[in-house]
Amino acid sequence: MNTVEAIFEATIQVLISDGPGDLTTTRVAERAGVSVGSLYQYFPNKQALFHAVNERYLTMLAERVEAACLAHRGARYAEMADALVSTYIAVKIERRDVTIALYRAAAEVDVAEIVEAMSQRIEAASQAMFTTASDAKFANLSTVNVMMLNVLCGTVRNVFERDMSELLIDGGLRTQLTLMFCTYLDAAKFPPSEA
Amino acid sequence: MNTVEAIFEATIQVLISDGPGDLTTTRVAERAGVSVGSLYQYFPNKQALFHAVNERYLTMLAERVEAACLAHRGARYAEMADALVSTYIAVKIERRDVTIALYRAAAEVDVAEIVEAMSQRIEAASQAMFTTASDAKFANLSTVNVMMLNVLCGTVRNVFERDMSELLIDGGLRTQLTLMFCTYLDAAKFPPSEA
DNA sequence: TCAAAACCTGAAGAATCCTTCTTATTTTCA
DNA sequence: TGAAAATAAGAAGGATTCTTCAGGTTTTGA
Repeated sequence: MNTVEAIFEATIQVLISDGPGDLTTTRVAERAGVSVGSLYQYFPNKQALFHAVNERYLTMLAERVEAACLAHRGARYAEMADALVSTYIAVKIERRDVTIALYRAAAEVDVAEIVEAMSQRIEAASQAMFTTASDAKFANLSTVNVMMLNVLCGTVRNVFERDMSELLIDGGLRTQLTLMFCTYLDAAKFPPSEA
Repeated sequence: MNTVEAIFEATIQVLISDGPGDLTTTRVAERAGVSVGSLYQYFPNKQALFHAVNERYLTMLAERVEAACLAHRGARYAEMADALVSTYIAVKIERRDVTIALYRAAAEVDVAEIVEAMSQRIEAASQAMFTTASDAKFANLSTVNVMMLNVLCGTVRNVFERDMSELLIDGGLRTQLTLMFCTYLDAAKFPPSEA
C-alpha cells in the first residue's frame, strides 16, 4: 500500500477509534506505520490532511448520488424519490464506522465548505432528475427539492449519530423517508390531484 | 451577575467567537472576568463545564417542546404538526448564535448522552400529543412519530449549519416541514382517507 | 555503476493547555 | 467583633501537540 494511502486510512482509523479530539499527527503516523516526518512530506499540516480525508469521502458520496439521479431521469417520481433515498442511505451504511467518524469530525469550520459544495452538487443533480419525471410536473420544484435534500441529509445524520440501528437494518428509515417524500411530492404536483 | 452565571455566559461566547477547538479554561475565565482558579471552584474540570452548558440548553429546549405538546392535546393533527415544528424552530432561532455554536460543539461524546435523553423526552411528549388528535387515529404512530422527530431535529440542524438564512427568515422551513408532516400523517391515518 | 532525487526517520524546539496549590480577600454568623 | 468558611487570584508544574530539521536510506535513470 502507498504511503499516502496508508496515511489516509490511518487517519480514518484514528478518527473511528479515538475521535477527532485525539487525532494527532503522532498517532496517525504510528498507525500508518510511518514516521511523523513522512506525514509532513505529503501534507503541509494536520489541517490539510484532515481536509483531504473529508473531501475524498464527500466527493465519493456526491458522485454516487449524481450517478443515481442520472440513471433515473424520465422515471416516475416515486421511483426517483426511492432512488435518491436508497442511494444516499446505501452509501452511508456501506462503511458505517467511517460515516459516523466523519460526522463527528464535521464540526471543523474547514469541513463546512466541502459540505456546502457537495450539497449543491447533489441538489443540482436531484432537481435535474425530478424535472424529467414522467408522471408529474411540480409547481415550485426548487423549494421542494431543497427541502427534500435538507431533510434527507439531516435525518440520516441524526439517525447515524443517535445510532438508531433498528431504523437502518430493517430498512425502516428508507421506507418511511421515501413514503414521506412521495406524499410531499404528490401535494406539490401540478396540476394538483383531486383529493 | 453571579460568578457561575458569568462563566456560563462566557463559555457560550467563547464557543460562538472561537469555536469548540479554542474553548480553553483561560479564555473562558478571562471573558467571564474571573480567574482560572475561580472556574475550578465551581467545575471540577473543563469537561464538566462544557457538559453543564449543553445540558442547560437542551433541557430548556425539551421543556419548551413538551409544553407545546401539552398545550395542543385534543387539537387537529395538522395543528399539532404545526405546533411541533413552529415551537422547535422558534426556540432554535431565538438565539441563533448560541444554537449554531452548540451544534458545532455537539461532536463531543459527552454531549451525545444528553442529546439522546432529551430526544426521548421530546419523542414521548410528541407521541402523547398525537394520540389525542381529534380528527384521526394513526396506524403505527410510534414509527411515524420517531420518524418525524428525527426529520425535524436533523433538518433544522442541517439548515442552521449550512446557514440557509432564507429558509429561516421567510418561514419557508416551517411551512414546508409542516406541509410535509401533514401529508405524511395523512397517509398514515387510520382508516385511510379515500384518494 | 553511481550520483541525484526522492523518501524516510525520530529527536527536539516552541507553543499551548489543563489543573493544582499557595496566598489573599471577602462573607458569614455566632 | 472576630474567627471560620467561602471565594478569588494567578503563577507554575506536568503533560501534550504540531512542526521542523539534520541526517540516513532507497529508488531512479542516465
